[in-house]
This record gives sequence, C-alpha cells and structure tokens, in this order.
Amino acid sequence: MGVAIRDILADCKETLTWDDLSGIAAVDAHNALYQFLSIIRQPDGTPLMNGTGRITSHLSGILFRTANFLERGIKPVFVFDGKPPEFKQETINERREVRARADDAWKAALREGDMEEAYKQASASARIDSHTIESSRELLGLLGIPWIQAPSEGEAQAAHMARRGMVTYAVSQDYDSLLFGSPVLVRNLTVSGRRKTRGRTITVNPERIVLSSLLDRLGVTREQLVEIGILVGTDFNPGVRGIGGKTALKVVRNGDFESVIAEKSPEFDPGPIRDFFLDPPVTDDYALEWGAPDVEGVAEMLCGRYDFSEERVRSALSRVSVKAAQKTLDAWF
DNA sequence: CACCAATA
DNA sequence: TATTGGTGG
Repeated sequence: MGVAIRDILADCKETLTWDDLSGIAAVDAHNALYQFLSIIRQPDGTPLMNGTGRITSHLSGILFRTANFLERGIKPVFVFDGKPPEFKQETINERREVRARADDAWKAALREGDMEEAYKQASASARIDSHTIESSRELLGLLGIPWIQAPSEGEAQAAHMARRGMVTYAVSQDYDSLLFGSPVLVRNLTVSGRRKTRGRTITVNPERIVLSSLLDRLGVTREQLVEIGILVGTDFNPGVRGIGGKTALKVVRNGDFESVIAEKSPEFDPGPIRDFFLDPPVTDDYALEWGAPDVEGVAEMLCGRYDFSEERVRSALSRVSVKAAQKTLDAWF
C-alpha cells in the first residue's frame, strides 16, 4: 500500500527534527532490513560482503543507525515478522518472481556495462533470507537492543505495542501500522536526511503521522481507513481496478464500500482482510530491556567474522557507550 | 544508508 | 561549518 494512500495523506503529516523524536521506537524490522539490503550497495549493485561471500549490508545499517538512534535519545526495539496470513501468499509469490526477474536484469545490465540500471535491478532483487534474520538478531543482542518475534505481521505487533503505550511510535516506510491502529507512525527516520533518486539528491525529513488527526482530517473512522486500504490495495489484496486514493475516500465516506466491492469485484470477500487489520494476532509476551553493548562481542562478530574495520566499529560503539553512560549519570543526579 | 576525508 | 564524492565489507 503506497502511492494511492500517500496522496490522500499528503497534508496529514508533520515534518520534524530528531529532537522531537526521543522515546521508544518500535522498528518494523522487515522494512528496515529490506531497505538496508536494497540500498547499501556498490554502484554496480554488489552488496557489501565479507571474505566468504556473506552479505553484510544489513549489519552495517543496523550498527550505524542504532548508534545514531541511541545517541539522539531514541531507544529502538526491532519487531520481526512471524507467520504471514494465508491470504498474503499470492503477494509473496508475486514478489519472489519480481525479485527473480530483477536478478536476471541485474546480470544483463552488468554485461551491457549500464551501472545505473545494474544498481536499480540489484536493489529490486534484494531478499531477506534466514542469514539476514539470524545475523541481525545476533547483532542486536550484542548491541543491547531488544527485539521481538511477532506472532504474525510485525507492523501489527508494533501497532499493538504503541496502542498499549509500551512504545512511543512505530517506525516504518509503509503505512500499514496505521491500519493496524498505531496512534503514531514515523517515516524517513534516516540519519543523513538525504536520498539519491535518479542521480539527484533530495532532502528527506523525518515525518510523523498521528492517526487521530489523520482520521479527523479525512473525516473517517479507522474501520473506514481500512476499507480505503482494501480498495486501493494492501499486502493482502490487489485492490479494485481504477480506484485510487481519492475515489476510495469518496466511496467509503458515502458508505458504498460493500456495494462497490460487490459490483466491481464480486468474487472477492474483504471480510477476512478487514478483520485481520482490525484485530490481528499479537502478543504481550515480551520484555523491553536495553543493555550496554557487548563491545568485545560486537568486535568479534563484525570484525572477526564479517570483516568490518575495527576502527569504524569501535568508533560507532564509543558513541553509544558514552551516551548510554551519560544518560545513567544524568538520571542519577 | 551512513561514514569520512577532502573541499570551499 | 556545510556540502560533496568515494567507499564500506
């Protein structure tokens, strides 16, 4: 769910600085890892790898972004996906095919010597595998950052924790956590604030979307927001042909959701998807504890096994440790 | 994406 | 101090 929802949310977002964001952030791990794997690459598309060919792009991303979060008073908890609902299977299969095609296109672009195309296709070929997940969890553990295993969708679990006040906001580039009921979503929480798009660099500021103001602004309930999502398409359904954000908003406001589905997509039963967004599987069986980083453990992992530069790793960790120490002192005095 | 050294 | 371009693994 992306472009279609984005234009109706255009004036529901507030731009802010990192200072406005101190608190506990429930990070959609899948979303963050995917971004790291897609983007942290060489100009020809090759990801960062250690000497044995293990991909390390995600580890670089986690290390440096986490250091920045902590330095700026943001305590992250990473939320990993569990078992997807059955009705996500079609989307999962489609994405696998898209990645496979991109992988071929990447190799083709390399043969042609078109580096820009190679990078683009390589990004689209990125995939999260068991090594990505396991190494990410290991690094987070060594950094003293908690992570949670969601029973189903990570965004649903993050939203649940935000609703219960266990975290301050959810962090993701996707809007799904709003449909899952997260009171606050923060996007573009990147350090550099710059993104290269088609050769140009543009500035991107962190943006916050507050669910209650969004619903007020649009004049809909959360149930109706879910209906809008289903009309324009989600991870769980392709959406109704020819209906974008604005039309969906109109349809839902008029109470015509059911009739439009019945007319335009009679085979489709939106019930299970709506129920899933409104009441997804979540858990309260988790602990949120932030500890001091295991500096030697991180060095052994990243420098010993993944060929990171000792200097860069220690400098990142020193920023974390110093700040963490200062915080405990500040709290004490 | 984020770091870092070079640059102005 | 702020921006850039090359590089990280």
